[in-house]
Amino acid sequence: MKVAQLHDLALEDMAQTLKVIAHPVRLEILLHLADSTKIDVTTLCDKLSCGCEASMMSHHLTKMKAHGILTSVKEGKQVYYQVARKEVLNLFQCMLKSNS
Amino acid sequence: MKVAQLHDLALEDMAQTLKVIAHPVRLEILLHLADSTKIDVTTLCDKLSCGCEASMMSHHLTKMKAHGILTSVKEGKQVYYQVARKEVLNLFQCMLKSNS
DNA sequence: TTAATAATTTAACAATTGTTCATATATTTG
DNA sequence: CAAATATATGAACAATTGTTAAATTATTAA
Repeated sequence: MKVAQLHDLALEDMAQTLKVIAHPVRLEILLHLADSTKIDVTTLCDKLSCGCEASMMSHHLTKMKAHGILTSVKEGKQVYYQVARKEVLNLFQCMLKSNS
Repeated sequence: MKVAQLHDLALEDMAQTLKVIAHPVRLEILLHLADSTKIDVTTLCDKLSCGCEASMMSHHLTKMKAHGILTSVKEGKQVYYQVARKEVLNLFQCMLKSNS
């Protein structure tokens, strides 16, 4: 695909999405969601190395959901999150230097 | 490539790079630099649709250079910029929904 | 129905980014 | 050298993001 074809991309939208993703904790969340189909808030807090508490975690998840990056389903007491826009997972591959 | 292999990525660094790139004008700069090998500040101001003046453009370019995304060469009065980390250009492809 | 657990929300404040404008530094040209 | 051009820098302020802690809602279990 030619880069020239991309000039019509809504750069504002793309910037906004990238801005939401551009946070170490949110990147780690995405990495975990890439592995597991869905995951609840408490489990995420336990598994991530960031030492995030539920409140903070919820803020991050809510923000990504608000931007259409994640979706969530409530099952009983827990809310399970998963990746809505799978293409954002490509970021991890394409940010690698070896991929250039 | 498995996502699991990526857990060792320096998420802080990746977040920082993405944060620098996550701006509509800087994305447009990168798109133009993807097409042309190198380009000077004034020409960029003329070509971009953002109506950016030289001072603002210089701020953007300086920031991206400071983060190793761009490099620059001075030739006479002008300073020519080009993309140092070509892998960041992959962002445009991998952010497309069709690529998911 | 009270207590415990899971998650969200809100409000306050801190920290970072973005923008503007004025000024400074090269570099070339008359 | 003085003027013109190209770019960079710095300081001030606005705007956005990030973080924390307390309060709130929903659900399950005792």
